[in-house]
Amino acid sequence: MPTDPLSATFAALADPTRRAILARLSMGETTVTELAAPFEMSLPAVTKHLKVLQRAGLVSQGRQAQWRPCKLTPEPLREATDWLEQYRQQWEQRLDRLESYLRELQARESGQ
Amino acid sequence: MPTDPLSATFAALADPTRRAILARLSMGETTVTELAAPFEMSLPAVTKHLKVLQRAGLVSQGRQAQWRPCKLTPEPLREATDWLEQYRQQWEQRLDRLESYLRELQARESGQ
DNA sequence: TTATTATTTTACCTAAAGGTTAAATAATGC
DNA sequence: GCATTATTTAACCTTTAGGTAAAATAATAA
Repeated sequence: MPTDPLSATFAALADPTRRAILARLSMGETTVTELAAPFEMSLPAVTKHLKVLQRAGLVSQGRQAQWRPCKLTPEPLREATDWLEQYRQQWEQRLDRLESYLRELQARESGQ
Repeated sequence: MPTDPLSATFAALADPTRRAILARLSMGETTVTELAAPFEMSLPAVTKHLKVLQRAGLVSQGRQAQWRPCKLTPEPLREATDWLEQYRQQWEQRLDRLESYLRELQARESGQ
């Protein structure tokens, strides 16, 4: 029961700690300890989050003395974005309708 | 422990059944039974998936006689896409590098 | 070799996810 | 009221998620 890549990507993104790790890595490679610093959880917990990100293909780890520098491998995000894009038109239409409704409301207000 | 909206959205998308439900709903409103038809799981299982989608704000349900027509409410997808967009440049750069590497490989092949 | 630093693995816990079947609810039609 | 159709809820089960503390590994430094 290997979960499909797209599900793995979305699942990896469904946690604020992991999204914060990705955001940090988008500014450049760094070590596990430094990645863990902002969080109140233990180091093993961060290691686990990193595993989830690695299984999703979003992070890879190297070796440099006793450090394991982590870096972002953002390719899987493309597939995720591609999937989401198919709905863009629909939500834009919705937001347009909402906007014009609000405009109409305002027009009525002013008219009174 | 209410999970944040973005996490709820990504978690909702991290399941192929739920993504298929959204894809179906993007073609128009329909009933729970019809939504469930393509899947091998029980109706209560589909109800549960719909609950996840509703909690994420991606689906809303109406009432029409004994049916509960479901429709897509895609707004939360915008926030998800917006979050992903911040990485677009990075993955595009990566893909560009990959592409030029492959081009170079091919050039060498031909040169031999 | 021994100590130190960085990281992971193991063993464990609790809660949530995703599924089941059987029973409950809702609305309609006779 | 009673049967039918659509859907949900309840009770349960098994697996996974996310966390912990303590022990194991890996590389360096003294």
